[in-house]
Amino acid sequence: MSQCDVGYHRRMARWQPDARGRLEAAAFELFRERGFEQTTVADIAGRAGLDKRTFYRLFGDKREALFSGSGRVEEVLVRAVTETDAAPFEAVIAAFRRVAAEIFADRLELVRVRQSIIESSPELQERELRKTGSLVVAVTAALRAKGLGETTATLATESGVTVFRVAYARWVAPDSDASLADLIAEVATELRAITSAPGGR
Amino acid sequence: MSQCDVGYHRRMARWQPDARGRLEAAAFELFRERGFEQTTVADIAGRAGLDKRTFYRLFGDKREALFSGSGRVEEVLVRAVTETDAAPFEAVIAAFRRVAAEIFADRLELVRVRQSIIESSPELQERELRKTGSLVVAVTAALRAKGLGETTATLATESGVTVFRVAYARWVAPDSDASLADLIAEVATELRAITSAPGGR
DNA sequence: AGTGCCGATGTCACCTTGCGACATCACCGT
DNA sequence: ACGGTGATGTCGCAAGGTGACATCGGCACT
Repeated sequence: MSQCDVGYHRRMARWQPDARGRLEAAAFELFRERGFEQTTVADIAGRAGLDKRTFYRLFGDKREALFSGSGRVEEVLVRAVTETDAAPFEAVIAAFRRVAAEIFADRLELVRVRQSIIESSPELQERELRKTGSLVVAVTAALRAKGLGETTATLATESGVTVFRVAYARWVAPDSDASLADLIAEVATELRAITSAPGGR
Repeated sequence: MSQCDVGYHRRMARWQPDARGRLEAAAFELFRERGFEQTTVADIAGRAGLDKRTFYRLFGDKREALFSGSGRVEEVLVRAVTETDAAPFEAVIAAFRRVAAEIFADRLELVRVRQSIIESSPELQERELRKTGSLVVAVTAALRAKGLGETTATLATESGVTVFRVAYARWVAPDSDASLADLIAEVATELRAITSAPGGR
């Protein structure tokens, strides 16, 4: 058998292992080198030593190759929200801070490159928005499962996402140096100030 | 001259007038009749008595045929935000209420059909998200032009959008009967409650 | 060992999107 | 009357995306 596989993968001896991972890596490299739109699915598959058709068996479309990690974010978020008993908005904020610590910490450089790729293509921006949207649905459902009403759950989730988005943008900005988790806490405080009762009292 | 045109349009006598409007109408009908994905651009153009290529000269892609009105929303929103001197979040909420009154009122049935079309296609959902995103950019810029900081402007805008989104969802829901503007005010109040200082104090 | 099924991959053909390039034709100003 | 302009049609094509079928190694069962 090949030197690195656990038994589960022995049956893949005929093909190079981890086709999916190779495709993701190839896509990331090519998107960075020549841009998303200048990269063909055939290019990606070619660099990974696979066929175009195989790419489409593993990814719904070309964009998905860049968004495979988003499932893990959703997972951590839902778990964190479910396990706490804090108030809804605070629960979502805490959950995002956990995501920051468990998933984003130590990956700033990677995230920056990825973000620059996304910003260079409207199609990828749309996809990112959709991923966020499905994440909102999942977290909202988790809150509802705790007995919260539809509106409360949605507002808490969306507000949390807003906070995360702003904190994330600051974190990724070229001159930033604070940790993502700290930024989230700061931005949450600012949001509270802005939405507190009108008239300033 | 033809019966309904101002002089500006006289030169279109050779072609049926308002090609763009006809294409929008044809697209809307076809999307409703057989669904977005089952409708080809050639179908749309055919029903409007035009060529596929002409469609692409007027719309960037197939999805855009359903989103032509979003420019007006942005326009009203930016104007409303610019002309007020209320606090940022309140300004955005008031601006959305104005949009509700000026654009959405009296179009519930149309909006419902449109929404059901969008919900049937992930591609359209992505596009809607992107439209909202560009609207956020525009409103945030308008707030910044009034001297607000980046973070404050973004948080106020995104929170306002959150409120609008929730209110809109309620308004479009089959059993709803309140006005969109009233729903926006209600939801804004709920958001304030949810994000007020933790600990309930 | 033999047999046959299964699952991952490759191959081929095809439709649709979206765009570049060029042709066409009415209208308009001169 | 003439050439310019702008909206449209026609043609061809690269790339995205999918269905159908072929291939081939491993696996289970005999």
